[in-house]
Amino acid sequence: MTERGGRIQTRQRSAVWAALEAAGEFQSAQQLHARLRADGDGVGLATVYRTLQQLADDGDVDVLRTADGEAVYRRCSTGRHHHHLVCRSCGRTVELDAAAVEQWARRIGEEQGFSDVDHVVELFGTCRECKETDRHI
Amino acid sequence: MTERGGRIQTRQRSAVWAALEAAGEFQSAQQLHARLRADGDGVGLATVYRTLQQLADDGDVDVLRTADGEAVYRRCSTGRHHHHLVCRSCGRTVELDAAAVEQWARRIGEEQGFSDVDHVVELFGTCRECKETDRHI
DNA sequence: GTTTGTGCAAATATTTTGCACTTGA
DNA sequence: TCAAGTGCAAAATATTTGCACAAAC
Repeated sequence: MTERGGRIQTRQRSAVWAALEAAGEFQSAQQLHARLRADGDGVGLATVYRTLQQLADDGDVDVLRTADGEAVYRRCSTGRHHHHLVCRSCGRTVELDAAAVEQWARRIGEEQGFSDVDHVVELFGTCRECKETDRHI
Repeated sequence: MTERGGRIQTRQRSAVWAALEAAGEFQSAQQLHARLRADGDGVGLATVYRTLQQLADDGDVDVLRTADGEAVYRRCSTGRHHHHLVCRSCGRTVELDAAAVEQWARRIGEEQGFSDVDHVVELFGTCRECKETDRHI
């Protein structure tokens, strides 16, 4: 467990932290809130936002913005990460081995004189099933 | 794909395009709207948004998200779709030509049976200057 | 017991959209 | 002419905040 300042330990924070761990990948506050509610761990949306904000301030999570402006959070990973291909419609997720991209990112960063280069790569599309049924969310 | 034939030339679009050129750097829709109003070129906020969206669709401008979720636009220097390498400390941005990544993303999507595949690729690091001065923001 | 966190709802902020009215080709 | 564009305001989203209540230490 990481040291997280003088913060109080509450059921809600543990739940958010656990949900982030369970997800493993970038999740929006809304997604986490829904996930928690589905699991029976009721946590207010505002509390989810506040908790994520603190975690981000403390550097315990990565924060990103999706193309449509939603903030997504991920527990900082110690080891190497992988990427995902996510269906816009049903949320189905495929894990990707992206060795080629890892190499590309590192090389580009070095070429530009940047250090501690991290990268974010996410693919979004419509999976075959959703395309056929023309389903929308 | 790039469908510019269906677009009408209007005073408003010229004004937005000119404002982008005048700014030279990343500007939010709100900033551009204010700038246009200040210059006496009244353009509705919705029109600014719609115009920027089209320009982005056509690949004529870069779109980025600031840390607080605002979309900012800049006239592309190359006119091609590309990605960014952003310094965590000073925000300096380097445009990347990522043909390799584009291909990889498209191929992976097709392999998995996904259509309309879009992708998000952003690199973050610490640029040489910030590393040397150990600057923080 | 005091300090900090939580939930709810209302408030912000940004961006999108419906619709009647213009306008450019 | 007339499809395409525009402005306005209302709606949709995502996130923040004020405040009374509850919980952790």
